[in-house]
Amino acid sequence: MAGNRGENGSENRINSIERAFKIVDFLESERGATVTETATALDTPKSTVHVYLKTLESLNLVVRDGDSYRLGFRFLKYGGGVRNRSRLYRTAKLEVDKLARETGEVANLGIEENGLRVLLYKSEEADAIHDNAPIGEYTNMHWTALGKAMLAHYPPERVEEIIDQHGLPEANEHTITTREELYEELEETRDRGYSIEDQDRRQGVLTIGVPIMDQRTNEVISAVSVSGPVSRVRSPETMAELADAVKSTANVIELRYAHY
Amino acid sequence: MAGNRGENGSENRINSIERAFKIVDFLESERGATVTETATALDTPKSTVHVYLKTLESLNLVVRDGDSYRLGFRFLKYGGGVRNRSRLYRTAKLEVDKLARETGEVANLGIEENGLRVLLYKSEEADAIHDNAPIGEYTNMHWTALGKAMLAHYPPERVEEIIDQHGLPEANEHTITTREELYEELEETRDRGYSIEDQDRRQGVLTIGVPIMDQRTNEVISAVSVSGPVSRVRSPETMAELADAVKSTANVIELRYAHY
DNA sequence: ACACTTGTTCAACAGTATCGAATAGTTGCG
DNA sequence: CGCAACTATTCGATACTGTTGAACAAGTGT
Repeated sequence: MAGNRGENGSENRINSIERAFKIVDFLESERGATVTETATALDTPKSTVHVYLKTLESLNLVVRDGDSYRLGFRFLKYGGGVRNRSRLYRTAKLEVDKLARETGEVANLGIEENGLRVLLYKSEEADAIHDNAPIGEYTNMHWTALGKAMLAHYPPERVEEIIDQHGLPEANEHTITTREELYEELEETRDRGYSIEDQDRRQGVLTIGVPIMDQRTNEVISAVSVSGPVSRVRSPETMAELADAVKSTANVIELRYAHY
Repeated sequence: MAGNRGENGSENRINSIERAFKIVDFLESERGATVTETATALDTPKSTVHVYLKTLESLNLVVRDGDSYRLGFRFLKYGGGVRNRSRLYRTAKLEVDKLARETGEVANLGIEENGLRVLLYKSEEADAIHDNAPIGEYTNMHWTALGKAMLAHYPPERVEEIIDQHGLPEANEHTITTREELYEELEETRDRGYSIEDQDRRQGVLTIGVPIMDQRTNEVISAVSVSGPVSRVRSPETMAELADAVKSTANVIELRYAHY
């Protein structure tokens, strides 16, 4: 009486690993939790959760903190490693720092993975306000400046694919929710030379993004952006200034990336 | 014929999770690998490795890159989250940046977890040389400046525990390898007011470390350090200067941490 | 001392991870 | 072209291991 024979055959996954990472995700989002909390949240017997947590603990992946478990710093290693061996990150980091320093706002570096935007790096000056947008954040492309900057230079069929896969969820009244609107916006973005995220997703935050292209293949690699409070940023002049700064940063990164 | 009855009974761990992370570790260290590479390296049937990789891929934890698999950026999220919700990191980051800027060398922030030193954060100026010491790195305490700075202010029984658990491995002729030497060094460290890692572990690198204490409980929380090339750093004067800079950084962090 | 938490152990069972062998793609070479 | 050598991938039977409810221990507060 073996496994799942009936299905389409490509459903061969290991259950315990999925479960383990459900728990990891939960601990991540809750900033730590007790056995019973996790058990009830994930609708799983306590004893089961217990074995998982003990296993993860023995691997240094979670650590006990009194009665609650939280993710251990071993994850830092994985994360840091992943990022560090990204050639893009290595070439771009210092430029992004510079951009943040020069503009006095938050500067961001992002890429696309699996149709989502991943925040690779974020640089903020001392007076930066937002604590939002944690590094490593996965989110939809269509409501972020980084995402729109990249989409604007993707081949149309790839854009379609991404929409098919992830849809166009709505965060508030500023969010683009139809394909037509999105295509229009992407065209404007190309004309304008930079993308704008004007509270598409988060109240009070305005972001300006520019793609980073591989100069050889002319394909999008990544994107840079600068974020600031709407109140301070949304005048045509400052937006133009910021856009120039972001563009020149993108340019430097492109050059450094090409001649690495 | 259920589980493992013979043993001491407390050995209840889930095998597949351990295996999964062995694979993750391998991919991390190799910066990506193919199915067969992983299979032979871990001495596991290809078919088994295959299922694991497919499972991890479906969870966005690894991504394909041609024929080889590497860790995905989802690990960034875990790592970033872990770090960001560390109160110490939040209060210390900007100070560490400042320290790096002022000294022109690499500044580091570390903590202890499970008797090992974890590199929480590293700040390097544009002209920084070393690409070593990746963020999240776990290593023994006794051959790092951060580790020795912390050990010097640990209760002796805790130091013993840590040595029992991890030993005193040797990296080169500068490494401390006996308990007596270590205790002596820790005492000198206390007298001196800062710890010194003079090529204990890595050729050509000299590091100066200072602990960060909780002002209320007077317990060690963490440590800061500054690293530079031996050639540039090892004169009594520069070492004293650097030590002062590190000490004052540690102090500021202690204050900010206390009045958070 | 009580009731009500929580984390932890245990053993029996069901179901699934496992592995060898077969298959299917790829690449390189004669 | 087609063979050879290399991959990734599928498949099926079995042993094993993850799973679970229930019992136990250890706190915590009233």
